[in-house]
Amino acid sequence: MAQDRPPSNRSTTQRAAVLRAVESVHTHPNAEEVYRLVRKNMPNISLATVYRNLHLLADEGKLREVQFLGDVLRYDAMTDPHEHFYCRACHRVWDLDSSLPETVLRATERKTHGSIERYALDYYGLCSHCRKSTTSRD
Amino acid sequence: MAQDRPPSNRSTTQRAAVLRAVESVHTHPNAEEVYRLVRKNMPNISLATVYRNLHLLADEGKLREVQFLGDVLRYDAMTDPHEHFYCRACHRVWDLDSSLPETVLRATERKTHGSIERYALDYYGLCSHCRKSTTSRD
DNA sequence: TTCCTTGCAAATCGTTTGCAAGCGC
DNA sequence: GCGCTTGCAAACGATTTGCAAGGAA
Repeated sequence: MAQDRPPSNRSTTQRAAVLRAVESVHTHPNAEEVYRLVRKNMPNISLATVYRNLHLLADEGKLREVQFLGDVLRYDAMTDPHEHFYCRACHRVWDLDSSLPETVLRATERKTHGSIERYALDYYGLCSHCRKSTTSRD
Repeated sequence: MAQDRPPSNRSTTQRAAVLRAVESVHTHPNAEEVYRLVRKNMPNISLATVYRNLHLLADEGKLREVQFLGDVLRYDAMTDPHEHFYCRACHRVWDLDSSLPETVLRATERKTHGSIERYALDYYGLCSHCRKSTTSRD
């Protein structure tokens, strides 16, 4: 049976620019925001190219896809395990250190009889800034 | 200044049917699946009504919205805090007991200076069934 | 009677895809 | 030169919206 090799990803200026754009901010940008960032230096790049490269870079493990309730996919250049706080008012995201003990992961793996490849631990609430300036019902 | 009261939600047969549909399954259905379920007994309900009532019931706290990476919003009738295992191959979801100690929640709250209203702890991997029948690269 | 709710259809949003031309290796 | 990659525009799937008629309180 034929060994179908995966396509070897070439390095293009667009791909590098997309990666650099995500790495340059700590806002966990979505595709549209990455598009805006990249266009500053590369005005002809298309949105489709941004989408394609974001997926590809995530597959390669150079970026991490994250998503919060009711929001679109966002991208994170911090690929080491960590957690997030998402403000439901301003939609900003804060990175938090990993707090989930390895023992909890293993226990869950035993309970599910599945293999855990990654996890997402997302906290939702109001950030300190929005807590002051927003009514609690948003 | 005028106190604008929120609309008082009326009870309609459609709304009750949507809630019952989600409660009747443990598959964490999305809007389309709820629509299919409800139409069995109520063939004229519209998809828009299903969407509107799912949101409304979630606002009321009678349903919980959940979402996994690359998937659409789903609904869960289990509103008590618990966690999920999501199989990336068959997209089935398993409920897991809450494993996050209260102490971790409080510590995070202190770190973020925000108020944590809820959290989502989602594990991703292959379930025991898909682990056997699927190649690891999916 | 009030005004929330529905069904329908159209609109919108985020994302993906087909295709011909371009470019990395 | 081969074949991955791009820009463009069209297509797509999921969800939301405007509106007039219907129904709960």
